[in-house]
Amino acid sequence: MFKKTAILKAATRLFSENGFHGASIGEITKLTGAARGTIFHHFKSKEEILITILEEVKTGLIGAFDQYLEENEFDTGLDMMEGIISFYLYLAGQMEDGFILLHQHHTHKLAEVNPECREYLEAIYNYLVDLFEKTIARGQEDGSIRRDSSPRKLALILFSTADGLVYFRSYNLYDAGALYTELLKSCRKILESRQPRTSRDRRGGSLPAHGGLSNTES
Amino acid sequence: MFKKTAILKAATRLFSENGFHGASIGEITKLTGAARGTIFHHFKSKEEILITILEEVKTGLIGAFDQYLEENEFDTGLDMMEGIISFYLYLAGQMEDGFILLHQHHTHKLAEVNPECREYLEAIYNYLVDLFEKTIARGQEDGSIRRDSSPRKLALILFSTADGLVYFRSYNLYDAGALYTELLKSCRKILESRQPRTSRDRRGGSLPAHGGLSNTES
DNA sequence: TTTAAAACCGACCGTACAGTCGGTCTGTTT
DNA sequence: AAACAGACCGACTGTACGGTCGGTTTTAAA
Repeated sequence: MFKKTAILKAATRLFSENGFHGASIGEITKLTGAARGTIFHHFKSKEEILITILEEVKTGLIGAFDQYLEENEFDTGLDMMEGIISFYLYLAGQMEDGFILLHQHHTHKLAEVNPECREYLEAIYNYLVDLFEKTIARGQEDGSIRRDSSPRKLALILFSTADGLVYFRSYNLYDAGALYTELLKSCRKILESRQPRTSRDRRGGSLPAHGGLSNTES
Repeated sequence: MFKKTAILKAATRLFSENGFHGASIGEITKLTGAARGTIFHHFKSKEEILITILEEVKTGLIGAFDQYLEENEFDTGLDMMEGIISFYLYLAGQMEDGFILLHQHHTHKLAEVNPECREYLEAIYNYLVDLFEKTIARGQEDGSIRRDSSPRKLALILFSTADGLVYFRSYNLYDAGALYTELLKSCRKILESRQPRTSRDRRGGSLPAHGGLSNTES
């Protein structure tokens, strides 16, 4: 049973690094010391390894968010939205391999034919978009977020915006880390209803406890 | 020579649909009617097919942008930025397979070891980000874009934002087409320096000539 | 009409791959 | 101590893959 976790760990790295087809069972044996037989003892196929990883990513991501939301309170919907996006970017750094896997073309292709895969992907995306949407709705009620767009659309725009930066990071395009504060600023601009208060005014310059992306700007 | 273009066309679709490793030479022969020998007569390896496609995408994308910029004039940097983003989303729809390829993990991995691949990717990204940056700088000069962020950072944020939506579209996540106008609105919010004029005020509600994403909302 | 280059063909080759299977070893239950 | 279960092993199998090569057909220049 010890080897099983090692296999999952190695497969996560290899799949995210070389893609599903680009990674081989042979590499997993080398990385884990487990024999081929062991791998197919624990998982009935290469595909099942991927599915298991996706399930782990799902529970990990949703679990992390649930905990974050339990431990934090927010004055306004806008503040909460900023916290959530910030935490999303932080998580993307913490679970980098998982996020790359989530974003890989093959994963989305597989979801079209594999119900389990689709279930996990949908669970993740729906959880996030719903959370974004609810938070925006709250912000629209308390007046911190503009009301001239539907919460759903704003949620999708913000989600795709945040995800865009995650892609940048995954592919080491430019210095995505240095864009962290700029992205939060932009999200505020997108949402803000009235005369913007600067972030310095609002919260005395303190950053969120988790620190956002790992390599933030000075 | 007729078969060569057929091979490129088929490979573009197969690579973008199944990934580089997921697509096989055998499938290309089936789709094109060309024999294996023919394929390797025109391209020395499977990888060279991909490289050639990337070169085509590069020249196609840059050529399309050059033409668009020649044929259009803009009152302000902000207007121009909106036009460019709009055209970028339009192109992403027109050259969907090419964009998917551009975004695929394997392509970025290959760029790390293959100089030609790196060259084409860099040419594309640098062209776009530079264009974004110059346009924003112009907008900051003419006062249409806020000056409290560097053009470079704003360019990267906008680029990753637009790309985020392109990913959404590629993976058929939600209805990305319906987000087209919302995205342009958001980009304006990110950039705008002063009291926003609504897009209806600005240009009488006329959409750009190319029509943006194919399935825009009503 | 000869000649040559280039487009095209498909049988063939070596290999790397996912998955199998008969078996050993270890810990637990009875 | 017998019986069982499950973790673990690695040689083996079939095959699908990228790439080769000797050859034929097409094109077009000389």
